[in-house]
Amino acid sequence: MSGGERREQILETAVRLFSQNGFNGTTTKEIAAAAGVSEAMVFRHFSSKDALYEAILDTKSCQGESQFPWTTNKVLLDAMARKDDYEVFYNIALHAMNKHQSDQGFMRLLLYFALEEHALASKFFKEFVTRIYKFIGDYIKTRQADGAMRDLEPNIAVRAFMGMLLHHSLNNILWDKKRTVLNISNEEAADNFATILLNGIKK
Amino acid sequence: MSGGERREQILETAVRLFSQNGFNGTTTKEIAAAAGVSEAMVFRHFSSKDALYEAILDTKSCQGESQFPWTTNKVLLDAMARKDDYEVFYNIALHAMNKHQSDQGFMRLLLYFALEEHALASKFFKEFVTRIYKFIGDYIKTRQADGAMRDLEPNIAVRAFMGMLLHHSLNNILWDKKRTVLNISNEEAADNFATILLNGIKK
DNA sequence: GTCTATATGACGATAGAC
DNA sequence: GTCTATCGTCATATAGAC
Repeated sequence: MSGGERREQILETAVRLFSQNGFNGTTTKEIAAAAGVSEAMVFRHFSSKDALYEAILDTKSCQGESQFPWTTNKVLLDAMARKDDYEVFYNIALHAMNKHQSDQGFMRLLLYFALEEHALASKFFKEFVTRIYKFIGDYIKTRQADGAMRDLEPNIAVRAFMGMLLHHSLNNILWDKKRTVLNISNEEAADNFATILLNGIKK
Repeated sequence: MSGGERREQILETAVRLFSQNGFNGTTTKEIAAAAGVSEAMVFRHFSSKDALYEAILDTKSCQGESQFPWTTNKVLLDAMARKDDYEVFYNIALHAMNKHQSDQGFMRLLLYFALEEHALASKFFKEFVTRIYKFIGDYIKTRQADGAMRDLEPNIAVRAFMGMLLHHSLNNILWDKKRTVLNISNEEAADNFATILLNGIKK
């Protein structure tokens, strides 16, 4: 296996293990074993465990665009142009929750890194949270100007909406994996959350 | 210092450090130093680091009642009796978020334990989440029977509402400590969240 | 109850052969 | 590019004196 490939493979293995057990809870030996190489190989490609962590953040930062594919989703942009509020928020909710569900490891990684307060993690969060709030907030402002939504701080509405989505996903990933408290499809959740929010902020 | 006192003190120190750096990120040496005793003393009172972890869960489980003081809050119970929906949800939101704010360490601890998937942690979550959903869900059912709220699965409404509260608190604790994205008081947040939810689910 | 000293093992990281 | 062997350090946990 070539250098680049091996490096990539070790990196992916590390992401997987960090997302399962956190940075401190994962040993370089485990990473090596899971990647099917010796521990020395890990240190050949990454000078230290910290360097491995930084490489992950760089990778994930560069993949940033792909973290929010729904911001360029055609159906969504169409709905926004038509000002079909329900379609807009339903699609945002559905795509976000589908993404969370299919990328649970990444969600866990973000939580671990947030808790562990690595310097670069906060930069990562800020960058993307700011973007989402602007994206949805701007749409709400437009609809307020249209007189379709009542006059409240747009970011509060975004906070409320993202709260529903993220909390629901976190429940499914962390606390209620068996769905004993609430067992609904992402479509049903998206429908309900979009409806609650829109009724909640309409004029 | 007597045995019981010292044990208590070590336990509290451990809770603080675990909440800051997680279980794996905290050493018994650090705990001993922070508690002002030798490392041997930690192991005299707790046979292992794992035993320390279990003792924390036991303690926190027993303190369960005090984790949700608002379920017995007089103002809230009054509002429920009067069926003053806004007062009910405003007070739930405000008390919950105030609690989160004053007990950020405990919030972090819960997140760490959820991520680290210790067996007893899930028991802890299940016990209390179930209780909250029943408490609020029952009220919503009553109001639906009154014809005041529309016919949706009560637990979905609870999920949406708890999502707003918890996500807002998590933002303040983890990602947006400086409040650069959204800087509002708990009162303002409670007012907005209660209003959004109630408009969102009223008939 | 509290300490110092230490055993035992794991972890991050390196050296050097192939 | 990959390995085995190993180093120094730190972590959990114990022994034994006071």
